[in-house]
Amino acid sequence: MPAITLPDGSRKEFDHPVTVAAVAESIGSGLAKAALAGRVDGDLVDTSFAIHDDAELEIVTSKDDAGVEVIRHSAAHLLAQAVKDLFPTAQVTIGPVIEDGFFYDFAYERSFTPEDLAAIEKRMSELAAKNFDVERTLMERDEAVTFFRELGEDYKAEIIESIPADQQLSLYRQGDFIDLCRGPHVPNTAHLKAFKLTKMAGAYWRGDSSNEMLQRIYGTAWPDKKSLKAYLHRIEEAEKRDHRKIGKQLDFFHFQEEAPGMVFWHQKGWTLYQAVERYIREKCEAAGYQEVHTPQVLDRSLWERSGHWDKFHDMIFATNSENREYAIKPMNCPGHIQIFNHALRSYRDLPFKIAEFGVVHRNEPSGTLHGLLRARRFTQDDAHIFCTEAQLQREVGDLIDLTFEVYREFGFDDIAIALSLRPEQRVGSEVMWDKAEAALEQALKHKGLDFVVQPGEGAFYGPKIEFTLRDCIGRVWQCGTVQVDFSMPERLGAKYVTDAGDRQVPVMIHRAILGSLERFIGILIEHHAGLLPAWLAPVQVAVLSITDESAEYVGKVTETLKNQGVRAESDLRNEKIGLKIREHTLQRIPFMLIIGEREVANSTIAVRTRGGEDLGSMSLDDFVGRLREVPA
RNA sequence: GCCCAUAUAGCUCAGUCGGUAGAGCACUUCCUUGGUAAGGAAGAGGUCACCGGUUCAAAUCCGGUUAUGGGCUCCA
Repeated sequence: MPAITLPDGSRKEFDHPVTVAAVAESIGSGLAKAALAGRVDGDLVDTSFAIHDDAELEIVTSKDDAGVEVIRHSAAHLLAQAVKDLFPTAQVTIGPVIEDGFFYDFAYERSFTPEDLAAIEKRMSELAAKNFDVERTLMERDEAVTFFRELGEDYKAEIIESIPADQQLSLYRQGDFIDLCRGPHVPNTAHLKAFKLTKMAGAYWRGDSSNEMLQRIYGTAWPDKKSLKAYLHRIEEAEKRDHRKIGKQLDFFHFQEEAPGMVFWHQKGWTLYQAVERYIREKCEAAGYQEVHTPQVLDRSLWERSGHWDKFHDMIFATNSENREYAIKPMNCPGHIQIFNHALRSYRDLPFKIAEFGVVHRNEPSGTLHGLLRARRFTQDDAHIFCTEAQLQREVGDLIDLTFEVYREFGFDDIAIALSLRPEQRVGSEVMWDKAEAALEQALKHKGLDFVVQPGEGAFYGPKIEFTLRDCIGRVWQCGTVQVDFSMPERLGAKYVTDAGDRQVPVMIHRAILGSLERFIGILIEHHAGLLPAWLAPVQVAVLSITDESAEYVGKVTETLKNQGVRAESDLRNEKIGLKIREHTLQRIPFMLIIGEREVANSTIAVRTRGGEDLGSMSLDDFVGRLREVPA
């Protein structure tokens, strides 16, 4: 006879097994209506789940994140039901919940069109309105395989075959649609009233590019129409921050067909680029790096020795001249090892730190290019630290600190960390890998940082810590990385003399903080929606004349600012002040100095920010002082 | 690389049934000298991404290529 303990600590006793729905009903009819699922001793179950023994129970509604997920999962089933209804020969595969929504993959003889998508969405609404009960049944595995084979659902059958034979499977039925699913699901399709199909795309069966391509339909689902609308609005706003759009509006850069994936930086974008570069250069100097610059084109044999040619020749831009084969460098490390090797190094020289703004070219697959965020030519703020094993831990720790400091100063605090371990295709002994992985893991733990472990995701020569930032619509991009490498120094003959006088191979740390300057700038633009902090803004100050009378003074003010290192430009056009303010505001220029008769007479300036704030009149010196105070 | 979509003026976009292209902004010239987010008028501007096909006739229909967008796979 179960006694049910509710989240508020109250207990309800029943003299018979009781379903989640019945408990909800016993509390109140409002709750019964809102109930989407239950959490019994921590496990998520359907509202039809019968409780036989004493248990803790929480009624899950749409106020609970888990409840929203249940809605999304059921919406995926509704999508599959609609597709089967309209296209009976389509086969269902999988349909999981993702952030803000769901998708479902189908196999069908032709591609779905945007018109199909609209028709499917309409049918989903019609089906949901029939208020089907969603019913759960159990089936033995082998029985389920036969069942789905008979339905002609070969993909589903294949999935079930990969589940252990002794396992019982749950199936969910709504109307005449039935699907394999762990659940839980909403008790009735009436709960599905705010969804929208958002896009369709190809996706490989089981995520393997050697398999056939299925058709994935993406959708979003919410507890109510208002949340759906808010979500769609949020996406729309986020798209306005797209760095490609802002880059065009603010005249930062462009791309063109003759150089896919390679940026044409315009003057303003390049000014931003240089500000970022200057910042990193100062950080590196302070941290004891020597800055170097290595050749763009190097003989192919060097890449063969480093192991890059073998693994990445498809992606390396190659060129030949006078019967020699060259590679346009896809990485900087072999070059840096040449510098290390160019003298006999002592243990006293370690840690030996070399940094380079290394321009690399990688022939990334055409379908992966994405503005500044995934380019074929990009600049790494690359560095290599040659050190002893004993120095490793400390160097990695310092790098983690430096990376966080840099991100913070650029305005980022939402950073995810991953630790990627040995991949299948790799070089180096198991002992090396054990040491390298342990070094990174211990450094992270020592700093008390949360991280996810990604087995098999490391580089071919070593494990890595990856720092990732999110773009404006939630896509995640890797920026910084710290990699420990016990093998490349050996492959390329790096050695140092120990205190005992013998030769030893150093450990090499590969690291980049921003990763790619291009990518980082793209994220920076999106993060700030183009409203770059003054220290990064390509134009920091616009000096505006009200009439021609003030032109001379405007010129003087602008010159004075420039002489003090402020990026200032004047606007002497014969236009109304309102128009000039509008245009410079749209150009996201942090400060506008407005100069008319009064300012000329008093030798002052009137300051307005791009946010529309009027800072009033002040002397130019006061203004420059304020500008310098703006935190980095 | 794979699936789907898209490509028209510097930018943002219309363009019906196949009949030699249109708007707003920007640009040029003129008027206007105006105090905190768009003053007015006139003018100029396009081999409709590229290559080929169908047709009396193609921005429009068909095929291919390239690039871009959204995903998938990949990312030293």
